[in-house]
Amino acid sequence: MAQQKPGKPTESELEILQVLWNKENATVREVHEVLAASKDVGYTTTLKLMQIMHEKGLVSRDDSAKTHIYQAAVSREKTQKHLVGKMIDGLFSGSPAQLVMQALGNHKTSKDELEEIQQLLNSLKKQ
Amino acid sequence: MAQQKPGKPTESELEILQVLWNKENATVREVHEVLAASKDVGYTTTLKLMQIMHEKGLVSRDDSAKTHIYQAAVSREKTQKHLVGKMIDGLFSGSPAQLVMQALGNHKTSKDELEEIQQLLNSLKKQ
DNA sequence: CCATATTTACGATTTTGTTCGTAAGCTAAA
DNA sequence: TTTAGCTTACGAACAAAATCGTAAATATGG
Repeated sequence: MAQQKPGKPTESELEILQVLWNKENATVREVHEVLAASKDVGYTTTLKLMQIMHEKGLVSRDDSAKTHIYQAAVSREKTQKHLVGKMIDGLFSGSPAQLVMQALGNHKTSKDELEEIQQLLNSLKKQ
Repeated sequence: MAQQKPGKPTESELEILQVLWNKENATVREVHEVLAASKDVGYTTTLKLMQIMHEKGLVSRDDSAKTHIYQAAVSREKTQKHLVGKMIDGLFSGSPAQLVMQALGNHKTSKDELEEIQQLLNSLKKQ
């Protein structure tokens, strides 16, 4: 049986998940084409990675046709939550606020986005 | 010659950097003692890691005495910035705001910290 | 039908990170 | 001085991740 709780994806697995999250579902070739646009990698490497991810339960696939069709089996949100949590613990002494400050302080953010954050902040302060 | 730009630290290297950032400088034994408190690891493992980090330029050391004294050669802030940037690009489609929302939405934050974030938000909104 | 191309499976290799055993050198104390 | 303990250096083993070559199966189109 496959994994019940797929562990944290590796760096390369994350790249593949990105593509799948954006496309909803895709063949190995489609995924590979996206990856190959930004890095130098062979087709069978991508294939192998996706097979491993399937074993781990990170992706599911429809193999009723010859060309298998993959989709992410873990959600973007869950994965984000998991990795952000890890980063908070490992790099920000457990303080989410410090991460927020770092992210806000060092990266350009639009007025609209700032407003969105303000909304969330308001609702958190009310509690 | 050592690295000019030390690459991104591994998981284990990050643990060691944490200790060095907190202590300003420390011997292998001191670092090891902190690590050993929370995980099961041998002294020579810590030593080896710190030697590798020295080769990579992640730490510097004073080896004029028999017992070498190490300190971080990369700053906490730079490292945070680097890794947060990577996470924003890799997992949040380049949007720092999304990371902020994720961090704020899913992790407990104290009133004081919320207020601190509010201050930063205010100053950002003024620009 | 035959040749070509595409796909999957699988194993082997390489690379990177982690762990530790052992030896050699120094220091301090008995 | 000898011994015991702590230090560094170094290599080897191990583990995890990534890469790729090759072969077999399945289409595709001439």
